[in-house]
Amino acid sequence: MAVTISDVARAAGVSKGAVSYALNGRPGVSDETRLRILDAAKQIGWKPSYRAKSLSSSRAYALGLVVARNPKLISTDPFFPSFIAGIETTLAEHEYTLVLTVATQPGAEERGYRKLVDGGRVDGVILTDVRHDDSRIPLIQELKIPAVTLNRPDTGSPFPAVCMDDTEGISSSVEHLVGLGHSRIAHVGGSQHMIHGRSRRRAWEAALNEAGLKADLFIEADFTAAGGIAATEKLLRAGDKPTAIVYANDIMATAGQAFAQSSGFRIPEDLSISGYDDADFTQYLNPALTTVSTDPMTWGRIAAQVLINELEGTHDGMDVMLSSPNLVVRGSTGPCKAVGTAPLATSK
Amino acid sequence: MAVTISDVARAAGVSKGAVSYALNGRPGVSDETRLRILDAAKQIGWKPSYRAKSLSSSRAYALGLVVARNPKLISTDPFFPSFIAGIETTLAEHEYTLVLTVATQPGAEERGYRKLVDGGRVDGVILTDVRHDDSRIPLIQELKIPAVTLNRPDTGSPFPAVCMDDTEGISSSVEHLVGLGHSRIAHVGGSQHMIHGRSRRRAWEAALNEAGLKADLFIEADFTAAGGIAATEKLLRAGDKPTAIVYANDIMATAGQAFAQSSGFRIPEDLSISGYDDADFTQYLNPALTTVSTDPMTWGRIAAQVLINELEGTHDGMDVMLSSPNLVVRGSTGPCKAVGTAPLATSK
DNA sequence: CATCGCTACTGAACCGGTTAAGTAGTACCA
DNA sequence: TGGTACTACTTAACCGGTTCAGTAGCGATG
Repeated sequence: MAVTISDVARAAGVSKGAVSYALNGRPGVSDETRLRILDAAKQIGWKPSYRAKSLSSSRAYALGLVVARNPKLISTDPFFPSFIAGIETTLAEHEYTLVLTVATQPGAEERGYRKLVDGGRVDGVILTDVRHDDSRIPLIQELKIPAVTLNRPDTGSPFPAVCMDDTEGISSSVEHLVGLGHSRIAHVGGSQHMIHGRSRRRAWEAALNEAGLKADLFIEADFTAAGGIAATEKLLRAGDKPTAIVYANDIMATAGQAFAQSSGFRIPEDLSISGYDDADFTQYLNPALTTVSTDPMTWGRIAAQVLINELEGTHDGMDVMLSSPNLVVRGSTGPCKAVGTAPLATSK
Repeated sequence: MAVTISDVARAAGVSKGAVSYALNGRPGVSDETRLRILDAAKQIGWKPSYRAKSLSSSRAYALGLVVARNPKLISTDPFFPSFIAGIETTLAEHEYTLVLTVATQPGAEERGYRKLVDGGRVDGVILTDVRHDDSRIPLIQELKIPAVTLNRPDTGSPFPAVCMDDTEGISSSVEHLVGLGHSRIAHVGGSQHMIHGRSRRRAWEAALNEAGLKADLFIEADFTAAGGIAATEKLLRAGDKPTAIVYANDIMATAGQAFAQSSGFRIPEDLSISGYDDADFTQYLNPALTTVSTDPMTWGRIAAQVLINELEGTHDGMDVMLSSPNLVVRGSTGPCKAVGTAPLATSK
């Protein structure tokens, strides 16, 4: 159907093998012949068949990404589009493509990895949203395929990790709030099954201890808006209310802020709020959200690069540390004023 | 390396050919032998090599999607994650995968399509964000590959389209506002290079005409937050201000609302605002955004289904019409009160 | 009993590349 | 002058499936 390497060989008056050597810049052909072959290939419009290449070289020339998300929540997270765009900036410079699978059903995640790996559709996979004691680590080992993880799993993982430390972002948030006079600083955490849920909680605890404050106002939520609302309600209905809440992501912070406002709290006068991620929409909230600006695009770019290096044997096996994200101060955090005069307290 | 069809043949005591027939449910093997082969395959853990299948059957078993977005804006649009999740629900039932390319640079879009198609990495492509006189239509025709478009392009397109009419959503918004007593209803449109930018504008015009009102307050923006703000500023600084603004998407509406508020307008007392898409975060704005609830997931599901039918020759070539999205009324729209008393007017 | 037709297979070519092994041709050197 | 070494190729096997052309075996048929 399309023009093949044999057509090029015929056009240049050489054998298939010579064409292959010439096209791949391998020794074994004279410069003169190489040029003739290259010309012929260009002239007759030859494009390498990735299928044939895949079969004969036993490589897929593709990386896999399996995104496990509840369909309802899939669009709320600004992380993935940027992250994928970052992966693409690396792939654009290589002959790799990205094969994406979205697992919306429980159990579909493992099927997704098997679908990609068993048939040989990808040469390596990128693991995001690493969980505590993540079952994907043994799975990927069983499937015998190279991988990179985003942050280092808490169980032994043989795969290189590309890490963005979230300790500093959370610490900065807490220090910022302490500086504003807050001493009752709560944390609405993400799922503690996720390692970033855990590390952010630990960072919050450490920062409070550092400041000589008790880290006792913690509620575990699930990174979703609904979870953020429920956690916020619980915190604000308690006798010993926080004057500031550090959320583990922007979705929860946004929903929590809206809930607090609808309950009569003024932000930041009655309650300061900070998020994490710096999702684009957070600057359009009223007030705009103080949050931590991560860089998913760089993360994707580097993760893809590390994985490709791994595939080509040029990675040193070391983890890569990305620079820490920065706190972005906006209107949702302010000086601590209120003590016990907040709306829900009086209505109780 | 891995277990091949020859291993299965040996284990079952038949030829490679017989195994292929048996595994594909083709005639030419007795039921007894078929079972024996299937058993053997399962026993020795055979998995079809997608690479070999691809080469011999000249099919990639993959669909392609090229997303062209500015990297800064890539994460703001809640459409793609849901849309892709929808595609996946269809693909999960077939032996197809999705190959995704993100084109962040101008010119990278065409390169993206060529990368996917030339090497035979995909069997068909899905075209989103169709533009006026879209250059991708002739490109895809030149590349000779099946495709589906989201909505029907305004130039002749030989490809089936999966359409979600946005007329009704915009009409409902305008009627809702007219019902609230508004007569100066502006439209901040998306780029008029995009067909959905155009159709939403036309729907707004038609609805105003229907109500006997003049459709003269139109500003073309670009679907981005910055564009929404600029357009809003222009509208609100004019002598003959609108009392309501219908935005072509949620991003612009959100940014516009935040700008109007920071300029002293109360929403909805001084200005009513409606968006389009029903992005998740819109319900957490203050006030929550009145918007039009689309269903990107269904759109993705059906688009993938149509494309696969096309590839398998079972599509009738007709466009598919999805049901129209519905208006979701929230707090950002309210009765028309203000006439000339709004902040920017007095400050002028 | 030879022939036909059918089922149930086998064998080999093929998809389009890569690559190991083999072979001309030339240059160099003792 | 013959042997070695090297370059510049060619040939053919191979990757793991699909598929077409044969063919063996068997029952039915005239």
